Amino acid sequence: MGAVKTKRMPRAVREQQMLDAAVETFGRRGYMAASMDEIAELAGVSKPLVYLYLNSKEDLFTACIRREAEALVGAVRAGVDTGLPADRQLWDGLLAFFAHTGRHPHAWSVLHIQARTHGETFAAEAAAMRAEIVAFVTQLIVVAAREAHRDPDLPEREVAGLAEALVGAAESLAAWANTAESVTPRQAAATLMNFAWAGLGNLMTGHPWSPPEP
Amino acid sequence: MGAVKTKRMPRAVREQQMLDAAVETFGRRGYMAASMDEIAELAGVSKPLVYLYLNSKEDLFTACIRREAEALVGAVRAGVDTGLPADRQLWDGLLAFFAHTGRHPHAWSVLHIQARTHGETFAAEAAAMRAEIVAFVTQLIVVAAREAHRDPDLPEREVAGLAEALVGAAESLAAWANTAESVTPRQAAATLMNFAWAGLGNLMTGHPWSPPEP
Amino acid sequence: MGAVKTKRMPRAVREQQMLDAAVETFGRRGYMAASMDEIAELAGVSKPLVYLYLNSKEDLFTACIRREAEALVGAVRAGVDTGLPADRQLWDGLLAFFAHTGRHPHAWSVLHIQARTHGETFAAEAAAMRAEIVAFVTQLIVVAAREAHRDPDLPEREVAGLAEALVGAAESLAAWANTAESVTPRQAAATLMNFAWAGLGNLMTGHPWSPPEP
Amino acid sequence: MGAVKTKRMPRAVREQQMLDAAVETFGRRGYMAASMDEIAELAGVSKPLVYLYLNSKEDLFTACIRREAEALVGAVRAGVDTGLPADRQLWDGLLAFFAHTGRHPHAWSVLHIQARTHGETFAAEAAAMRAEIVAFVTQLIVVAAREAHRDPDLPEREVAGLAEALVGAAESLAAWANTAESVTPRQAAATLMNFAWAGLGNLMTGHPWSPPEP
DNA sequence: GATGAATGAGCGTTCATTCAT
DNA sequence: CATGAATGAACGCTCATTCAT
Repeated sequence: MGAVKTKRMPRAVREQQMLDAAVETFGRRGYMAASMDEIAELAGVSKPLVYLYLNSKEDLFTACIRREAEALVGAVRAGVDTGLPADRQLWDGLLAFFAHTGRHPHAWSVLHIQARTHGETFAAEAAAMRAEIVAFVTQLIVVAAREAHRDPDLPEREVAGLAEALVGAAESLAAWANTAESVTPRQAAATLMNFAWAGLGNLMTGHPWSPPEP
Repeated sequence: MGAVKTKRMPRAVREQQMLDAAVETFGRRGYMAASMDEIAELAGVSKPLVYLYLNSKEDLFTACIRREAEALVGAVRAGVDTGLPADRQLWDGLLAFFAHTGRHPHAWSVLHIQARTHGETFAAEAAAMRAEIVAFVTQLIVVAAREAHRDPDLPEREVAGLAEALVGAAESLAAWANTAESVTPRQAAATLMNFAWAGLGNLMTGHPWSPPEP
Repeated sequence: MGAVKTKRMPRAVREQQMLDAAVETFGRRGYMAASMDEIAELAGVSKPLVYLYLNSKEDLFTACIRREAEALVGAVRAGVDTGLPADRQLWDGLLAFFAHTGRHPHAWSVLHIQARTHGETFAAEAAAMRAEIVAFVTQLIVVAAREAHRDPDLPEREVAGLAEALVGAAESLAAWANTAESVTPRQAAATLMNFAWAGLGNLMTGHPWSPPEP
Repeated sequence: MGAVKTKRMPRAVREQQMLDAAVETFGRRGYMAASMDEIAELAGVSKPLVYLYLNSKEDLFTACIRREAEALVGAVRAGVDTGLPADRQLWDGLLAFFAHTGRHPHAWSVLHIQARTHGETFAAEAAAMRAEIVAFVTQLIVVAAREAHRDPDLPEREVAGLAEALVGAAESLAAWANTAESVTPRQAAATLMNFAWAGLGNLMTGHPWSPPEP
């Protein structure tokens, strides 16, 4: 198992191998249960080399978070054409999101679960990425409301809660799609669009659901 | 902090004190970082007693998950009157859910985060509870569709995905509400109902959002 | 080798065994080269027990320094009768000093060498003990000068340097006596008294040696 | 700090740079805590080169001890004119000794502390140098006794102990002078001459201090 | 001649777990 | 019933040392 034991590779290559192994191990076992020994072995190198290049378990984990956060945001960005209408942008973004998280389940576990449960430093690193995505969704909601000629704009806190719920639902569906094997990114994205967009549509035409009196 | 150090309590009581301490510690530190020493001290008993009653760290953690899962499901069930319309049931259930998770953040952390990241055994335990909630929501969606005279029924997989997304959004909002301090359970529930129910409403009247051709 | 492996001893006893083993190991190998493994084995216990009782290598070393410093100062104090003349007090003190350092060479190594070369914290601990001894000698010199009717008192810095030299010579002779096996404490003390006291005597009668012009 | 990184220097020069760096590092950190990495970096060369030229950490340390021992003995020898009277020779030797150790504190630490606390091999290396100095002092004492017409000669063991004490006092004062910043080599040497020579003077004129009966 | 790449071995420390009382 | 005493196993990390180029 693990990478083929090739000797004398340039530093940059070895570093990527180590990050690959670390992401897999952190994702599979969790931050604390992952041992540097296992990561080194999976990377096909000795432990001291991991320390020489990545400094410490914390630094290694941070490097994983950063690399995978950039990869995920990059994948979503690459999937979206900002010239298209808001609903199409959301659809494309979701598709890219589910495709990427489906292809890199360990990376998604690192970002979604591990990073958020082992110290503020890591959480902040992952939160920065999530904030980018929430901001993207928030802006889509505002634009969509205008496209639907809703006037005046939705209150800010309302929009924040909606974006939070939408992203939360997406994150949850990503886990679901990773588990239930026959769910494709398309299906996951379609489910979420139906769930969310139509609801937002009703909101925008002024027919929100009203809670009963307490 | 910690139980008052009283001697000679009946076993059942002592066990609950230990579980209280364990839930708080597991929730605060995470499964791996929580030490049996800390739990025993917080419970006000000696470490061997913890082992005598709860066997091992794994068993102790399992007991925590079971107890808190039952408590959460019980709280939601107690908040819902199955004689009322589906939307009212969902509203009441969400209210109870957000209230309970808000009052017991460590327990929620154990169920939502810790249980799902430290081995299949624990994850299955928590998944059983989640399945109950998803089943409840699934059935509400089916009932609501019928109440709205939608015909024919939504495809099963569609409903499953929708329930999954709704529960996922709720879980995400629970964390959000626990963090952003000024969010009350009512506000969280209202946001989610607006987001979800109105969307479902559109779906049910036959106006789903259509994905573009690939 | 090492202590007989006796099980279940009271904590206080085990702690002393550990300190015994630690002093011997630190003295023999030096602070850095001494391994906690070796200390634990020599003490006849497992390594975790050493940590449970003594906390860390640094704390263990500090405990060694403190115990042995007190033992040495106590031995010198017990050997001296402050009612006797100054030269007799010095003689008795030296005798006690050489006897104690001769009987506990590892302890002497810890105090004289190891403590002073591995960080300010340890050095300060040992310096406090040395300061007690230097103060004792300083006061003896002053008293002796008065007993010899020297008038006026020797300048303070002069006395400080003399006490420093005397103590330094004693420390050096302790090592010498530990190495050259046939040297008894009496012989070492006599050599030093001849060397020092007679020199001080000359000083006090006003015949110091004069350095040549530069 | 460290040598300027110049390429293609003759081996002898490179070696001296390495030894300079090693002496400083060993003196500053101690033998065990000094790392070959730090030494190589301070010397401005790569680690394998250090091994190529100096073989191992032990050999490197031995080379340091040898070089600095020779330098110290050389400095003392150069300061003394063997044609002068014994007291003048001692004075000049002490002056040279304190001046050299003051100018090279790391070297002095290597010889006086590090070499004596990390294995018999190193200790023997430093002991050889110390023996030279003790021999020099021993002979001075014998000569001085004759110059003072003392008859018969002092017993050999007596002289050995006196020389040992004198050298020990000097070593101790060297450390003291390195620490207390305002002490010049002249002051240190004067203190020691007053302390020792006058005492020896009394001894030689037949007025030694007598220990009390046991 | 000189170095970037790599490692075996070991250290300080911690933790879940178990006896003996 | 309850606990003070004790440990096997593992973990994060570092270091002296050596290849392959």
